[in-house]
Amino acid sequence: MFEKVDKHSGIPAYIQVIDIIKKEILLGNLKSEDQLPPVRELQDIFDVNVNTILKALERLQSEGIVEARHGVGYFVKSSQSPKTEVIKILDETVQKLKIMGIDLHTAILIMEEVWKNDSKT
Amino acid sequence: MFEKVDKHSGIPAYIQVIDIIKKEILLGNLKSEDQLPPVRELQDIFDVNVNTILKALERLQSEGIVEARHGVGYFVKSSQSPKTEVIKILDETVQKLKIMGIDLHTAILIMEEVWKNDSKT
DNA sequence: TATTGTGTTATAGTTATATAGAACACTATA
DNA sequence: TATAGTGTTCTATATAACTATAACACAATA
Repeated sequence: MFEKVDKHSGIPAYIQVIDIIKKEILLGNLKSEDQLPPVRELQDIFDVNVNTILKALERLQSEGIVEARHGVGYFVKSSQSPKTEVIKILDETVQKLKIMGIDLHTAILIMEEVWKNDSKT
Repeated sequence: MFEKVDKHSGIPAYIQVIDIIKKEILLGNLKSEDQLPPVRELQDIFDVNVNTILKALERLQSEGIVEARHGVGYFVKSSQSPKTEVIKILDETVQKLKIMGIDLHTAILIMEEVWKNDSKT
């Protein structure tokens, strides 16, 4: 279910863990009220230390995305729902970009810039 | 011309510098054969140490994006050109996403996932 | 109550990232 | 040749990120 953490990317592991869990929720693979795997399992899944997992979960909790229940587990908060419409729009865009031979990282850099400069906010 | 480095984002400064310079080239603000500002100026512009600038430029060089000329300066390699068509496509997409109330980071996470799963590669 | 499964906290050590400051090397030009 | 502007290398130090390991705290249940 979860992708791996790339230890040589230069991006801190805890940030990668945050983003991977967010993705699963956005895609609907983790739904409202779902329980996450126990921290010791997440440790094995991502091949990082418990403290790194906790740092990620702490951040996700402070963003209101998950909720900790001591002695029970971590749960996806009920406000979270999959972004099916966004997925559809981006799917069409990605197909066009791939035909043009653009790579993902370049596409992201350009999108960040377009996002910032677009006046229709 | 250049945006700032965010020292509290958790993303290493040298990676941010790499991406900011890449953006300027993709947008056409830095063109083929253009000379970059001297490393000591880049140090002031980004408010980071020379060594951090050098680490970024080293990486950009190994990716074939810029070229170092000892005693002269850093130059954008001739193979680089602005991605105007990509900008146009992403501009339309971004407008739709903004209307839907999506934030940039969420859009990027979903795009990464769609990119990976799309079979039309 | 005792046990198991869960989250939580703490300590100590390692590595990567970033800084400051200085010195050195190459190029262009007066 | 001398100088100014550029890139390059080095050392020492500080901080953030990550690891390993252990112990502690809470909840559910036999």
